[in-house]
Amino acid sequence: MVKRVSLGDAACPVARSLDGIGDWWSLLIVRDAFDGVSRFGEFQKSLGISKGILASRLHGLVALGVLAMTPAADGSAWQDYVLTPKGEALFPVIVALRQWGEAFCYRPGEPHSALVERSGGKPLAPLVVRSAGGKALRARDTVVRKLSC
Amino acid sequence: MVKRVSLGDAACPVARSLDGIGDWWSLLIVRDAFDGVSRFGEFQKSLGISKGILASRLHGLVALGVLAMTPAADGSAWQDYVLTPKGEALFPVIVALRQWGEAFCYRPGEPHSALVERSGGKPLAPLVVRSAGGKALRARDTVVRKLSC
DNA sequence: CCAGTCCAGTTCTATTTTAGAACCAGACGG
DNA sequence: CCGTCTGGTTCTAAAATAGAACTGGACTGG
Repeated sequence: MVKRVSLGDAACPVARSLDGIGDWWSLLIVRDAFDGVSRFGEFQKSLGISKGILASRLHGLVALGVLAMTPAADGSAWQDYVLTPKGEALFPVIVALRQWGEAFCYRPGEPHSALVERSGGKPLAPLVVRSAGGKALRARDTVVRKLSC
Repeated sequence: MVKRVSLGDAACPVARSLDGIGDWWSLLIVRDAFDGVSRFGEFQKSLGISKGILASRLHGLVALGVLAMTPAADGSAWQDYVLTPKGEALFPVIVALRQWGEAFCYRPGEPHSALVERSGGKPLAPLVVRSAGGKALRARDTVVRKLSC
């Protein structure tokens, strides 16, 4: 491989995001964190991931500022991994992936988990990309402008 | 590795999405496709990816139904890779990653590309997760319900 | 306070995936 | 036809991964 290509200095925000969280496990760890998982052993059981990879991913996400290690929570002397504001901001990413998976990755009638409103249990509205004025936009209504600030 | 863990049969839509498009390159290929890239050589030049990986990723995305191969477009005898409706539906995922990257992966004032409205050039509104009734929701206002249909 | 067990890793090795270069075949252009 | 461009496939070395073994500190029961 010589060296896995680094996108960390790319001008495209999509590339830079994926450089940090675009690997096989990071977004699943973040999804579990949204679900309330916070302990090393819980992540490992939930994901079926090997401990070595989990440790390196957790430390990577902490270094990136997506997760933070906080002492205790239930009083024990161990660590909790909790979402930072930067990690919380990934919520739309997770929801977008979830809605796409629900719509396209299951056969009709095949059971799957669903994200619902906590009070009431009703499903969420589909994510919609909107203009600054609030108008719904399709992909072809948008264009990438290079190198703005 | 024995065998890379397969998430293709997971009950969680996030896991299933990532099983298909969660690798290092697939989402960047899709991003370029949204940007109008359609030829093998264009993808290769834009991404700096090796041809072997690009070929396997393109074929994987075609097998998944995200891209389709269509003959010609400019009349030549080669193939175009274009987004299918399933691929077009990834637009909110790309936008979510882009907005997160813009917000958290650049130093203040550091230049980056931006996705803007085609007519007018104004930036997009931030993606917001909403309830079925249209109310904006934070992560903690939602909960995962297991195994619904 | 001591042995046994659980939690949270680190280290090790075999296997898989990846990157990149070299190679190849079919269009295309003169 | 003959060189060149496009779109790949094949090859090898390097990197990432899974899984098991190992470690060491924290709780638990007696």
